[in-house]
Formats: sequence, C-alpha cells, structure tokens
Amino acid sequence: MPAKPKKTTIKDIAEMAGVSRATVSRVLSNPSVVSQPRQEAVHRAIKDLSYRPSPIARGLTTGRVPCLHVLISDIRNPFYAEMARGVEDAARNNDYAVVFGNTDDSPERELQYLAHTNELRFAGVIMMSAVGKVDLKKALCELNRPVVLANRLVPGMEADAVVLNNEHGAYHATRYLIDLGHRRICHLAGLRYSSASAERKRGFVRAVEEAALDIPQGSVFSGDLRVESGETMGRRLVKEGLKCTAIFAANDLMAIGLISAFESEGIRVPEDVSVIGFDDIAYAGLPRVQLTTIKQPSYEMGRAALNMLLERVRGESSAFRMMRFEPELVERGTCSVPRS
Amino acid sequence: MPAKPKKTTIKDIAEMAGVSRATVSRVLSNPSVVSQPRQEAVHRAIKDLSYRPSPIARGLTTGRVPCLHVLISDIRNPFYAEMARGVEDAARNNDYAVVFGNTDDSPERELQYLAHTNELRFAGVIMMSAVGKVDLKKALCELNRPVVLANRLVPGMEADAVVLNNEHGAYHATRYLIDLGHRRICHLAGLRYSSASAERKRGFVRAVEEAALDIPQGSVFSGDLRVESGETMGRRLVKEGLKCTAIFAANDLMAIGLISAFESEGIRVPEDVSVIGFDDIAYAGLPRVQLTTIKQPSYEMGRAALNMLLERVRGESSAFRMMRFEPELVERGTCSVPRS
DNA sequence: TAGGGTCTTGTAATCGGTTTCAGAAATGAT
DNA sequence: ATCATTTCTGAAACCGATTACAAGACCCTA
Repeated sequence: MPAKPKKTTIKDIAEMAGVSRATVSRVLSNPSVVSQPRQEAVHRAIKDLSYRPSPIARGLTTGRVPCLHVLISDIRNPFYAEMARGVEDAARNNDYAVVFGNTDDSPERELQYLAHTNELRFAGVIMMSAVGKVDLKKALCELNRPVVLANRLVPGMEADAVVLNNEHGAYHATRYLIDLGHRRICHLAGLRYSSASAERKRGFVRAVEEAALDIPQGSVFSGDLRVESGETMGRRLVKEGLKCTAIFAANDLMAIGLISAFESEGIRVPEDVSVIGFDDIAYAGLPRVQLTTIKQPSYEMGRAALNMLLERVRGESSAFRMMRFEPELVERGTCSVPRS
Repeated sequence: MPAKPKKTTIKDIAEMAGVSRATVSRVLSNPSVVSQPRQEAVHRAIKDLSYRPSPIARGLTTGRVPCLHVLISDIRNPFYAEMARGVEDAARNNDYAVVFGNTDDSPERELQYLAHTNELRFAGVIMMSAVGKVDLKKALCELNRPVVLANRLVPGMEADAVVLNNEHGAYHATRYLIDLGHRRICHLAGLRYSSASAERKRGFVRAVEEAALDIPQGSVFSGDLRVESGETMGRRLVKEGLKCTAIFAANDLMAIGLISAFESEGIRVPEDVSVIGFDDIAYAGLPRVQLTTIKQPSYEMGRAALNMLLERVRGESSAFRMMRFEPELVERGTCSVPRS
C-alpha cells in the first residue's frame, strides 16, 4: 500500500493508448480532429484506468474552473435558501460546484466577492443581491466572465437576467387590498437600491393612483427586508395611531415582523389591520401563520438562472436574454375586509 | 485598452525586484530563509504591482485550493442555513471560499460530493449530514484531507468534531414534559442512521425509564426530519386515537408538521396535546408559532467547525478534538400540563 | 590554508493539463 | 507520376506557481 495513491494523469493515458498527451487532450475537448482508431484507443485507456482530468490543471490554462459563484443577501432568508437550492440542484446535475457568498446587501462585500471570483477563476457568477451602487456594474463587466443577474437587475447594465415581474405582483397585491374595500393603505418598501424593491413600490403606486385613492404623505416607508425592520416599523405605526387599514410589505419577512409587532401591541391581524407580503416563503404557509402573499417560483428561478449561466459558460453566445416569471396571489388568512 | 488585462504574475515581481521567481515564492511562503534586503525588494514590488498569487496555479503544485466543502442535508432547513451562515462568515474572514452540497441525507450523494472534493482539490471538508452507512468512513479517510464532523458523528471514526450534547437535550425535553405531569409520551425520532437522532432517542428513553413511565410498544417511531413526515405521523397518530398527551419530536421541522396535522384535525396544541421540538430554528420563535424547543447554538457551531477545520488545513496537527456544545430548553407556547 | 558548515540564491524540474506550429501521411487533381 | 491540399499527429511552449538540488559566498576551525 503506497502512501501516495498517485492519481492517474493524462500521461498515463497517453502511454497506455500509445499516443501523445496532445492527442488525449484533443479527444476530450475537440474529438472531431482525431482519427477514429486513436479515439477508440484513448477512450479505452480512459475507461481502463478510470481517468478523470484534473479541473485545476485545466483551469490553469483555460482560466476557468468548474465552480460558479452565487451571491445572495443572506442564506437564512428562506427565499434565498429556496433559490439557492434550485441553483445547486441544477449545478450538481451539470457537474459544477457552487460557491455561495452572503452579502448582507453590502456593496463593499459584493466587490470583495467579485474579486474572489476572478482570483479563483470561477467560471461564472449569478448575482442575486445586486444593490445598484456605482461600482457594481463596472466590476461585473471587468470580470470578463459570464454573469447572470437574478432577482434584481443592475440599472443600465446589459446582461442575461432572470427576474420576477415585480411590478405586476405588487400591483396585484395592492389591487387585492383595494378590492377588499381598503382605502387607506400603506406600503413597507424594501431596499432603496434594489431594483426589485423599486418595482414593487412602483406597482403599489400604480394601483393606488389608478383607484384614485388618497394616499397621504408618509404612507410609503422603507425597511431592509428583515424581520426586525418589520417589527420596528410596526411598532412605529402603532405609536403614531395606525391610520391605515392595510399594509403591503415588500417581502414576507417584513410582513411577519409587522404582524409580530401588531399582535404584541394588541392589534389583531386581519381583524384590525390586513397584511400582505411578497415571496411566499415556506414559513408563510404554516397553519399558524397563514400569511397572504405574492408567490414567486423561487426554486424554478434558481434553476433557470443556473441554466442560463451555463449556456454562456459553454460559449453558446448570442444576444442577452431576459427571463421574466409571473407572480401569483396566494390568499390565506392575513387579509380581510376593513373593519368600520 | 488591451483586450487582455494580463494579470501580473510571479515573473513580473521577480523581474521588478531583481530576483528569481523562486525567491519571490519563498518570501511568500517561507520568508525566514530569505535575506532582509531581498525580502524588502520583493514586498515593494508586490505592493507596487498589487500582485496576488494565483490560487489555482498554487493549487496545482500544493494539491489544495482555498476552498472548503460543506455538506449539509438541505439548505432550506433553517437549522442548516444558520450553521451554513456561521461557516461562511468565518470562512470569509479567513479568505476561504465555501462550496455547499445538499445531500438530502442520501449516502450516494455524500460519496458523489466527496469525489468532487478530491477532484477539485478542496482544502478540507465539513461533514454535517453524515448518515453512517458503511462506505462513508472509508471515503472520508481516503480523501487524505482534513475533515471535521459537525452535527453528526460517524460511528467508529476518529476525527475532529463539533457536536451538540444531544442526549442531554433530549433528556431535558422529555424530563420537562414529565415534570409538567405527562405520563404517556411519544417520541418522533429522526433518521435511523444519524448519530444525532440516535442520541436524542437515547436521551428520551433514559428520561422515560428513570421516571419509570409505562411506555407501550409503538411510542417511538421515526421520520425523516422534514415537515411532511411530521404531518404524516401526526395524522397517523390521530387516526389511531392519539393515546399520548405529549410528543417530543427530534427536530423543529417535524414538530411543526405534527402541530399542523393536529390542528387541521381539530386537536389543539397545547390544550389537547403538548409538543416539544429540537433545534430552535428561527421559525420557532415567531409570534404565531411559539414552539417550545431545545435550542442549539447553530451559528456558533458552524463557526467553530470552520475554525477547527482551518487549524488542520494550516497543518497545526495534534490529537483529534471533539467540541461539545450544551443545549438549552426554550419554554414557549406548545407545552402545558396534561388535560384530564 | 585547506576543509567543513551555514546561509542564500538561482536553475530547472514539476504539477497536469492546453494549444501553437510544423511536419508526416493521406487524398485528390492533373 | 507529380504537385497541391487536407487531415492527423507529436514536439514543445505555456499556464503560474512550488520545490529539490546544486552551487556560490561567507565564516570558523584546526
């Protein structure tokens, strides 16, 4: 039993098949230029020695290793966990490894990760947590690697993208509240620099204006998409006398925070105030929670983003494509007709 | 503007500093053998050209790239998401990238991932989802790379490990139910081949025997740690007439599934039956859920596992260490004194 | 002063592949 | 039979580092 099992290399294959290393390499990457008999000899040797080429050695010359970088806000947000799972499943089926980075929506961290992408020669990037500050677009372009924007877009940047029709989703959500009879509606928006949050706000505004609702100053305010900021805002609203009868939160986590704050202040949902979220995370469907929300096909979007990225990585170049999924209203138990 | 920005390499540094490439390499990895003046010259050149050595090229000779493999069951389980986050934060602070793999507790998938670990020359592995079937131990040893077992152990395998005192946790949980006055208690156990699940079952049995409770056949049954299996089991229990007054579930997800099934069958928790879980995932603390459970310091355990792994990777070899965290009972709203 | 260590350093081999280039062999046209 | 193509193939350079080895410089001892 040798201390070092000595992996079999391209040299071993070349010797066994009686050809040069170059020919072995060609059989693997560009078979059409190699004659039939040699191809067969090489394949036989590969099978006999159960050879697998080293991705690292290959990466040294080609400049890319079979790893993909996926940047998300926080894996603890079930929405991202679901997308991440979609990505990983698809990647595994294609023999790619995936490296996750949690940005916490910090632009500095985004750049830090992208530097790693380059250094480690990852084959491509799925950017899910873009906060569109100035440098990001530049950094993404300078990568010289395939990029897919998912979930959020980068203003002014041409690239492959997989997104939800956020404007529609938000419009539906708001429209739903209006149809229930609500007239005074608030919106707890998301991050100022997230395209998804911006679109949702736009959808809200459109629905509200279309219905000619009187929306006083201060009816739209923003959080950071986490439970805590929902709680903070909820408490603030209560302190100020809760002048609205319904709230549309830009995501489920904040919706949950709102409900939590309301109920701890003795305000019942939906009896006293209706709350609708966005995302439809797994938690929203639990019997005790029953959060009414707008559903995104998160898992599917993750898969789609990965497949789109792989097409680029494999060099099937063409015009940039944008895939836009449609959201869906899920009626559950946190919305009802207004009280008075 | 050149099409290829041409990364600066060790050769550039060597030329600028007027030394050989070997010397540059030494300054970076083993400075003590290089004379002062040359060290300074090299460092100046590195700074001037803002040089960063290529991890891939380095990986080709050293056999390891600065990436760590982390194998979990499913990132959508908030318990794993929390650990994963702990791991990633610590890794980032040490300039390591982390590759996640979802095993779904499948032994085949475990082996498949470990093959990747080897091929891609990852520096080490954190194994969180070990299901101790025969081949795993062998595969882990043959990796010839540092391994940290986290969350679950592999029977008969000596290795660094970060685990919870599951037996204690389960004992506390069961004891808590007994102290509330429960006499007929069931246990929804986890995976047959997970050491964590086995320990929890043992803790349950110990508490029950210590209290000399009469636990009829069929009071212990197992699920797969997912919500659905909690639901299935819950429905089955109800169908069979629910002979117990309290249930200890091996994890929160199954506890939630149980509650969900019970409430949809008109059985109230905790009025009709008490339920206690394990993990204290983020969901558990939310106002509408208020699941009584046993808390694990998941994030901290993730950090600890990563730090332990890095010590090995950096070659600080020594005896294998086992870090054991203590769980903690979190009393919330799903347990009460028995009815009758 | 010859011989033996200790420090430093550069040369060259190596890691495991890809790719350029030029030559050999096979094919076709005249 | 001759020359021009086309098709295959191997030698060698290269990717960007690490490291074994040998040799030069310097110091010390006998």
